[in-house]
This record gives sequence, C-alpha cells and structure tokens, in this order.
Amino acid sequence: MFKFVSNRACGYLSPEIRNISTKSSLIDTNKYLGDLLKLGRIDEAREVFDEMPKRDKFTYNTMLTGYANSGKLVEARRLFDDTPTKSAITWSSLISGYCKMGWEIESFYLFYEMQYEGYKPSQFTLGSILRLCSIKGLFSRGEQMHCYSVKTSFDMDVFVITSLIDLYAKCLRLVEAEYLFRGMSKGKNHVTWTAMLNGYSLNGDAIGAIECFRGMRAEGIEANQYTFPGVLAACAADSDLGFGAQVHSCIVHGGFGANVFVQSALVDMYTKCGDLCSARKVVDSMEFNDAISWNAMTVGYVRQGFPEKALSLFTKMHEKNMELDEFTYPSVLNSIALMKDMKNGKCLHSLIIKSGFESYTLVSNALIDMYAKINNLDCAYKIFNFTAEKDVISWTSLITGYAHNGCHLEALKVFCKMRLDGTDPDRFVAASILSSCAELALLNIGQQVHANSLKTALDTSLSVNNSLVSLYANCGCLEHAKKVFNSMEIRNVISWTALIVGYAQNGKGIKSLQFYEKMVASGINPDYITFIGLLFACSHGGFIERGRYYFSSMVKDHGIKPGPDHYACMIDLLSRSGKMQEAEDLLNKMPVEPDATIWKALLAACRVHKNIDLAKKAAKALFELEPQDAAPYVLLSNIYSSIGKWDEAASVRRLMKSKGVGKEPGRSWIEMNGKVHAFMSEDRSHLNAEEIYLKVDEMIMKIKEVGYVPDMNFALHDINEENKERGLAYHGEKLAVAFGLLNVSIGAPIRIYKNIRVCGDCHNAMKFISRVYDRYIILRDSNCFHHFKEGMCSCGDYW
DNA sequence: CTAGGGTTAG
Repeated sequence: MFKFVSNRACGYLSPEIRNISTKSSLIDTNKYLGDLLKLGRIDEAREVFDEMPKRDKFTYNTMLTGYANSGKLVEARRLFDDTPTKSAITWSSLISGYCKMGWEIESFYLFYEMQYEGYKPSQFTLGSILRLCSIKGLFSRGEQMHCYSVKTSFDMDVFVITSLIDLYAKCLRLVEAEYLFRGMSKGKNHVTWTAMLNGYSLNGDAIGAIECFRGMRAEGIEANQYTFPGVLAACAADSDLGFGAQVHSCIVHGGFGANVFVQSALVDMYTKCGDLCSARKVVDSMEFNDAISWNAMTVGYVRQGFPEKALSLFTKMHEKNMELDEFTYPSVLNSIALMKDMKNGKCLHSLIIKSGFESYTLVSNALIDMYAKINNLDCAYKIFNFTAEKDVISWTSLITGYAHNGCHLEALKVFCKMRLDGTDPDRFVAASILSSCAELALLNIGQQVHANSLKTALDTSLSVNNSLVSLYANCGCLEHAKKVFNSMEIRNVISWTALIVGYAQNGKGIKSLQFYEKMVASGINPDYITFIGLLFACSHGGFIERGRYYFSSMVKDHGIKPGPDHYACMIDLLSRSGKMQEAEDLLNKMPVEPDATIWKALLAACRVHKNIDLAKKAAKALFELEPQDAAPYVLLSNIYSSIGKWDEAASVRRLMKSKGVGKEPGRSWIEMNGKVHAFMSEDRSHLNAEEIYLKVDEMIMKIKEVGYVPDMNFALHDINEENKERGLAYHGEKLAVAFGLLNVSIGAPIRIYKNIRVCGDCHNAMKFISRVYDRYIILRDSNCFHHFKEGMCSCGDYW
C-alpha cells in the first residue's frame, strides 16, 4: 500500500580522493582526512595523520573535530594539548565534543578558560553550550548563556536562536521559545522550525505543533526526518488520524519513509489513533526490524484490547532474534495480566530473569502489576521486595494490587511504609489509596491524604478528585463530596457516577436522579456503572416506574447490555416493593444465568415480605453458587425465626455448621482520633465497657419513655423474653452509639460503620435516640447509609 | 532539531 524510498546515507569517495595515496599536496591530504572522518573511518584517518610529514592548523583542527565528534575525548584532549598554534576553532572543536558527551563541568570550564586565554567563542561554541544546557535541563545556566549571547551580539544568529528556542522549549518555557521564534522576522531555517514544532509537541500543545508544521510548509521550508516524528506525535496526542495520514503521505513523497525514527513515530501515531491496521502495515514494510516500532505496535494491541495479538507479536520478535529491550516486556506482561494467563506469565518471568531484565525497575514494576492482576499477591510482594530501586510506580503497583484483591487494610499499610520510605505520592497512588480509604470508610485518614494532596497540588488531578468525591460520599459527608465535585474544572463519567452512587447510597434518591439528568444534559454519556447507580437509587427510593424507565433506556438509548448487577437492582426494586411475582418473572426470563447477587437481593426481600417459598428457592441456589458464604444461611434462618419457626431456623443453622461455613460476625465501629473502636454484639472487651453499658441502659430507658418498643423479631435466639430483650439492647450498633454519645462532642455527627446490614430494631432505636439526645447519627451498613436526625431516617425506613 | 514503557478513579 505504502511506498518507501530509501534515504539512508550511502558511502561515497570522490575521484580526487581515490588517487591521493601516491602524491598529494597538504591541502588535498587535509581534505582526504576530513572525508575519512566524515565516513567514520577514524582508525584509517589516524594512520594518515600520523604519517603526514607536514601538518598545518587545518590538519590539527580536522583531526581534533574527528575525535571530538566520534566521542574519543581522551584522544581529542591529547591532540588539543599537542596542537602547536591554537585558534578559537581549536577550542571550539574540543568544547563541542565535551558538550555532545554531556560532560558539563569540563565543557563549562573550557568555555571560561578559552575566554581567559583571550579567545572569543563563536556562535557555534555558544550553540554547543546551549545544546548541552537543553539536554541536561540546566535552565539557569542556559539563561546566563542567553544574556551572554545578547552581550556579544550573537543573539541575532540563527544557530544561537535555534538552540535557545530548543532550550526554552525543553525547560517547558514555551512562552519564551515562542517569543524568540516570533522575533525572527526571516532567516528561519528548517532546524528552527523543527525546534519550535518539537517544542509545542513536547509541551503538550498538539494544535500548536500542527499549526507550526502548516506554517513551515506555507513558507516553503521542507520538513525532514527530524520534523516528522514531532508532528506525528502531535497527531497522536490529538487523535487526529486524518492529519496524521496526510503527514504520512508527505513523508512518502519526501522520501523519508525508510527512516526508523519516522517509521516508529508513524506506528505510534496510528496505534494511538486506533488504526491498528495501518500501524501494522508500517511495521511489516520495514526493512530493518526496529524494536522501538515493534514495541509501539505491541502497546497498541494491548491498549485496544487485543492481548493475544500483542503476545503473538512478542513471540515473533523472539523468533526473529530481535534485540529486545526493557521497553518490550511491560506491554507483554500487561497483555498476560489482561488474559490472566498464569502459565505464560511464569514463562515470561523466567525469560526475563534469564535475559537479565529483572533488574530494570520498569520491568519489575510491570511484573508486580501482572502478578497482582492474576491474583498472586505473594509473588507480587516478593518481586517488590527484590526491586532494588523502587520508585513511586513500584509502590503504586503493589498498593493497587492489594486494593483490587479487596485487601484495603494491607494497601493502607504499604502506603504508610511508602511515606516512611520517603517516597512522595503522585496522583496515581493518591487516587488509589483514597479509594481504599473510601472502601474502609476511614474518613480521618482519607482527609489526611486529601490535605496532603492539596499541599502537593494533586487536587487538580481528575482521578484524585473522583476518588475524593467517592471518599466523602462513602463516609456519609455529602456536602464535602459535592464541594469537591463543584471545585472540579474537568469532570468525566466517573465523577458524575461517583456523585450519583453517593447520593443514592445516602438515601437521596431524587437528587441522585437529578444529577443523572444534569450529566446527560452536559453531554456526558452514562456507562455500565452509571446505570447500576441509577437503578440502585430507584430501588432504594422505591421509584418503581423510574427504575423500569431507566432499565429500558439503558438498552434503547445507550446500547448498554444489562449485566447481572443491573438485573440484581431490578429484582431488588421489584421484590422490595412487594412485587414478588414480577421479580420472579424477570428472574426467569433473564438471558443470563442469575448470579449470587441477584439471589441475595431476592432473599433479602423475602426477609421483609416473609415469603418463605421463594426464600427457600433462593437460598438453595445460593448454597450451590457460593457454598462458603454464610449470608444465605443466616438470612433463611432469620426468616424462619421471624415467623416463629424456631425449629426450622435451628436446622438451617445446624446445616450451616455441618458444612463448616463460618458466619462473618457483625461488627460496628467508630473512628476517633485515628483509632478505631469496634463493638460486637454483647461485647465487653472495650476498656470503658462498664460506662458504655450504663449509657446503653439509660438510652433504652429514655427512648422507651417516648414510645420505643423493642422488636423481638430481631432477637433471634429461642430464649425467654427477658433475655431476648437484653440481648437486643447490647447489639454492636447500640454499644457504638452509646460510645458515640459519651465521646463525640455535642454538635458533631456520630459516625458509625457496620460490616453487615443494620438490624431492624437498632434502626428503630436510632431514630428515637437521635430525637431524645438531639444528635445527628450517620450509620453506614453494608448496604447503604442511614442519616438519623430528629427521629427520622434518610432511608425513609425503606431499606 | 527526532522515537517506544509500567501505575489511577465510580
């Protein structure tokens, strides 16, 4: 499809040079010497130089430049010292050699020594020094050189200005670069244009770079192999496939299609614009198997969701005996992580060890990530420990690895270690750890991370802010969540979904739906998870018609196929509002097999509506789907006991015991001054247990006076009434609220967290407590939030 | 005057 014209340099020898060996003048020999050096035949040049009977200053300068350009600086220095009559050019040649090798101290020393000795640096010397500053990021040094060039009137020289433009652009001071560029009325050459173009590209100004390319062509300046990679990178950043393809055609016309830099930039542009086919055509057309292009292609396959193709490309690279580098492995490891291919993962790991790339932080980071993603945290941790030079990404990979496997506490511990280790969080790890804090509902710690990210300017990051919204929403602080959301300059579907889910969980279903409408109005499309939030809002608010509407709109208007989560919400919505038959019908006509979440929703509704037949069916399905989960046993047993069938309840409990299923014990906790105070039912392990129990007794007495009646349905042991009532009084959430009344200052909300659903009697008691003690109580259980205020709950008793 | 990579959020 594409035609490439080779533009690679080919050797030449002019006729005058070929017959030089016999007899020649000094001028001819000097020229011959120069040509040999230009072709990189430095050893032959040295022989010629050594055998020359007579040498002049051109001979010395030519040889010195040759040494300097090929990086032979020791030889260059020796020759410099041996040069009988030095000129400014002698100095300049050596300095340019040092600059090219990045030897800062030597370069600057020579630059000053030269002036001390009375030689005036030329614009070329200045250019070399400026180039050094730009490579090394020595911005203030570069600025000094800028001043020097003004003083010496070299600031009108194209070479110097071009170097300055490059310097300012590399130091991310695009304004200065632009100023200099605009100030050049004429005389801009292709290097100047290219420097400016690459400056835009580097500074993330894709439009600027593309405009620059257009301007350059408008002035009739030809682009070259240095220009194309920059403009292609801009097309990639802007996802401008159309313009990228036009540039490709310019490249072919200009005869630059066989340059590896240009080719790899083309591959990169096509993959980033999503045109994998064209990218692959470029790769396949290449004469030279360039690892960089193949690497870019591999990344493209992984990013667009074709991990198998990435892996097969890697196999091909391996078969071709291509020289792999540390950039090759991460994307391959990534594709293995996507496929959860443990076997190939192990193979690749041993290959990495064999080829010695394990010591590259880049590679070991990708290994940590891969093992974490295929749920092998032990291996991930081992590699992390063996990583000699850990960077913030090593820590992030491990931390998110723990988080994604549900080990949020472990993630938090590693995060603390990271801080002690002296590594500063970046936006990635901040977003990740904030979401772990949200998951654990650790408001205090989350706020510390928030404060820290304000200090380090991470609060401009979209993902950090998204995490903050869900942190505050997950801790019941909707005002804070809203505040963060309002402060955001850019919002995406994740930001809106976090808010929608947050408001829904906190019992503000109507607001939640309003946010959805606002989101759609602002032109952002909902996705799979947005609809889970919406349907959750409907089921918790009891908005049956709304729920039905969104469920059908999801498919009709947005082309999203409902998944198990959506069906679970719908079945929850129908069954909770008592439409058990309709729920069962939906269950039967679902295109996918119902999963555990769906059965659990149904079972929970059976608990409320005391539908024993359906409950038995749901529980049976759950026993098979998740044999180790205690929840269905407990729910079924609770349903039996709530209708007084104690024998059946007990037999379910026995069944559970015989299968060796352990119930997750109910736990309620309050976080205070960075410490967590946890309470189980009838728990006396707290240091101030006595005081807390006294407070509970007082609490129960006071609320009974205003109408609280203990609901024995939630006392689930078949024991006598008086003991039942006492057991009920000392449920974990009641102990926690007593602790809160004693320790949380007046006016501040009492925040209680519970790992399982709140008990119905406790829910009722909380309403009375909030009124009698005039306190704001926020209780988050495993299902949603309950904001108790003045005797009412935000869930409207519908949960 | 020029290229490729790994980590994030609901």
